[in-house]
Amino acid sequence: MRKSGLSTTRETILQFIHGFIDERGYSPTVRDILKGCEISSTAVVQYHLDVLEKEGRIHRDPEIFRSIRLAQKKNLVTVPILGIIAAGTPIPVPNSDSWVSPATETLEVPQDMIGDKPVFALKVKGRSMIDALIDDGDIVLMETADSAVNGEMVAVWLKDSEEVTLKRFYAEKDRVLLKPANQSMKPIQQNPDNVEIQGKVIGVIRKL
Amino acid sequence: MRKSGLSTTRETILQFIHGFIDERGYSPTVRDILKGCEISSTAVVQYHLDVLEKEGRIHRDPEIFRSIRLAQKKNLVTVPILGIIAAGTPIPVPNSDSWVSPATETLEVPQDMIGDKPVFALKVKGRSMIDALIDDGDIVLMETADSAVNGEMVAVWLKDSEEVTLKRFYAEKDRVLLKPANQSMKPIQQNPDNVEIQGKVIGVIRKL
DNA sequence: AATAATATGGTACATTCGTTCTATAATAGA
DNA sequence: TCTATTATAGAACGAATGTACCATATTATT
Repeated sequence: MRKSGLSTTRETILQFIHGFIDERGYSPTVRDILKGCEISSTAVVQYHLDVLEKEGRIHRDPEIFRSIRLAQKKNLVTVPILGIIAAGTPIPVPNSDSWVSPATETLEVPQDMIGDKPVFALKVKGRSMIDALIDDGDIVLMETADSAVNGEMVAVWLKDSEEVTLKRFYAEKDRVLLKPANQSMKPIQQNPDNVEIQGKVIGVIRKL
Repeated sequence: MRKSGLSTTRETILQFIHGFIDERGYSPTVRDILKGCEISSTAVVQYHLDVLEKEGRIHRDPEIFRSIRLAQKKNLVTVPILGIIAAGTPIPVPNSDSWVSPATETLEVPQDMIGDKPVFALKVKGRSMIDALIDDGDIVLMETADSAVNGEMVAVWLKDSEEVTLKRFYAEKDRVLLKPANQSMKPIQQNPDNVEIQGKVIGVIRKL
């Protein structure tokens, strides 16, 4: 049998595991797989599971029942919605050590939408960022960051005025240019010492 | 021993289960809970699990090891990205009975972003929908639908020209007005018999 | 105080289930 | 064809684990 065959026993098993977990919420046993894939020996299942694990497609814990996990983990991450951002209004500072109170509104986001760094979200109020294609009611996904590449949308803390705003970031020779998303508002210049990047926009989610 | 509000044994157990699943990827056994919560009898664990199940906070399958599931399910839904949509170009028709081939690109979406109806997604190519605040590279989440309220963004199948496009839908007396998201393109009038709504836009996802 | 409801302990049985051992068949590469 | 690799089969051991039974303690209710 050529290895081009996608419907080999092993693929069938993997697909069965996927479906089983999807439907029942926990992993199948060797014997569940045996029945589900019409295999006549637990040893065969065991054999294929060993290969699948060696291939890194599943994980198992020795001697623990129903411990099969699929390698491709599609986990959800709970992101705190730290506040509302509107034109010019300050937003609550997301200091990294703050514990998110259970009362805070949260958002579930697939893990592949975010990176390794801590993330938080802000709800957009108003149309102040309309020409960054961010509408009223949209949710802006942010990632903790203390620096940015020119052109990125960042949340910056302005020390003197003591507020946080969402702007496009442009570092120049000895100043920082913050361009509002909205064209009707003018860019503002800042002394680099006065700006502190709080995070950068990594995504936008709009529910209609 | 008094019952001090939240930290009763039962709450401890529930929290332990949550953490266990979170860390290991599968459910704890009665004896895992016993050790983890420093309880001295499996009967006690069993007792509390029974109560938790009666309260509807967990689910178990009789005689199946590690079958505890938390009631609060934050499931992900796998949404097929059926195709690319660009200005004026037809998109593949999402007929409901079509089986999604494994090769198709997919997107993971939290369950609370969608409703009960089948959903699919389209990747936006170009800026044809820029004034609906949908950018190049955005992903449009769609829900199967055969009717729409005026003003909603829908995917419509035009029978005579045999193509599908994404437009804002406006039903009038004896015609249907389809307004492109982009202002530079004119609305098109259609005989109601010629349009067939394929689905409506329920969300937009942008990754930066 | 009396009684019921709730919670904790100890133990042991019967299945479930991972694992191992051995044998055999099918396929690939030489 | 010969041999190594991969795949299938059957069976059984022993540990993991859900469950039941009984006793006792604690708390709530009357």
